[in-house]
Amino acid sequence: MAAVIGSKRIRRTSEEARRQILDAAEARLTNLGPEGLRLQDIGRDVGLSHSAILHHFESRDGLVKALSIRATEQLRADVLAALATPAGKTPDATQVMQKVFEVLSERGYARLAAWLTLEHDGGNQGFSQQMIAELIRVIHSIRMEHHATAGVAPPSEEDTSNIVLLVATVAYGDGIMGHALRGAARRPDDPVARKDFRLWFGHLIQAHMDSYFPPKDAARPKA
Amino acid sequence: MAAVIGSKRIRRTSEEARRQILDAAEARLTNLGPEGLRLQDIGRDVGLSHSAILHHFESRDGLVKALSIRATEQLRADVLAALATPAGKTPDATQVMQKVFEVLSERGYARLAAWLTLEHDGGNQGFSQQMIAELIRVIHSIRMEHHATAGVAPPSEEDTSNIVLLVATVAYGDGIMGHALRGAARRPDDPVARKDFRLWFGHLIQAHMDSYFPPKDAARPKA
DNA sequence: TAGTCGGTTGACATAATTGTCAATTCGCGG
DNA sequence: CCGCGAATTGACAATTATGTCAACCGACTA
Repeated sequence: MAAVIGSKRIRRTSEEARRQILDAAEARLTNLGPEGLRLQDIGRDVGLSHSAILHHFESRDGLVKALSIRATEQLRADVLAALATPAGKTPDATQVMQKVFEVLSERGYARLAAWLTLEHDGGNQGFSQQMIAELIRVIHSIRMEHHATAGVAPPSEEDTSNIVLLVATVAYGDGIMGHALRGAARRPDDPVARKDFRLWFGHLIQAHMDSYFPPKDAARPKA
Repeated sequence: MAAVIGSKRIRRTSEEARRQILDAAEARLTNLGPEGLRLQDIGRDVGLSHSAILHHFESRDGLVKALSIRATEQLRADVLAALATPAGKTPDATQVMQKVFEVLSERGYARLAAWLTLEHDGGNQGFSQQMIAELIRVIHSIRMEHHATAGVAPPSEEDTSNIVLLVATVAYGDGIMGHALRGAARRPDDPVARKDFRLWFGHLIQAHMDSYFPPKDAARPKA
């Protein structure tokens, strides 16, 4: 929402221009939805005419595609960072999930992804095809290792898959409808409340992973 | 997608016309997103000119509002039906949640609600303000009763609130992004698979409710 | 059968948005 | 200092959406 008024023509490098435009577009998209993605408005935000945007991205669709690609890569990078082991130590599955959740839900990625996949038609692709699969693999290997060291039973791949799917689903659902839902439940919607919910959910997942004893009863949050 | 071509003017009652228009609009909205909500297209679907739609709904926004209201009421009716006790017997909390999930996620309500709340601006209202609150109350009372009869500890209201919120979030997330996510996870997306996931999730919630022992680590199983 | 109420229509007005293009001007290298 | 490439722009074209309006006509009633 920053507009330069007084000065003359500001000349940027192609990269800079593209970056600024994408930033503004992303902000508008996450705040206002696809209706807010108008070339003139974006241009005003960064102090450019809509023609300049067309110059840099060919077409409006080109802009959307570029936005989609960049968001995917950023998300991927953030998730990979979350997966990075602190120091050769095997990460905690729950913490990884927490981080993924946070990245997805908190920074508008959820809304962004939702808009993009749905504007671009439901027959989407890209965005995170292999990321989810990768995530499942990593988490599963962590669980298997935990199974070996601790006394937990070996989880099925399907179970791990379900967990990852659930976390992603909740992250998206929360990112998209969280605000409205909390309002409907008459609960606060500040960052603290959101974090509390995230933690509560994390414990739920944690408990499920810890209590994975196929033979005996499966519910005992011993800690 | 049905269009009448040959015949003359078809004259409907006001109600009929409204109903048909809303049906077509709903279909377009859930299938194509807000971009697909154009008066001409909707008109073509039901064999009316776009002027007729404006006649019945004042404006495009009036149509959207009416659509929102009708969807809310239908959703509410379905959820209330799910809450109805089979025969004076106290319903099972998990089953209720399952049903709510199914209603929300399966029939396009999720997408519909998402589009509506987001097109209408995030400062939404309506849609289910009191429904969620009501749901929380009902589920909580069920849990309290269960606590009295069985040996489960009394759950905190916050815990119940979180559960309901989680179920709603998953239902919305699944309805909106479920297809894409399952694709990304390389899992099938047929009704059976969706039901399996729903059941798995139901067990997770069930386990949480059953394993609710406050003396040790009640609402907060430690951090 | 005539008359009226209101659902229905087509032509038109209006506004907004993407896209095109020639011209402008900034910044850099020769 | 000049010239050139490239970013930037403003005017214009083309498309498309919502909304207005007068007229049309189908069904029901007196």
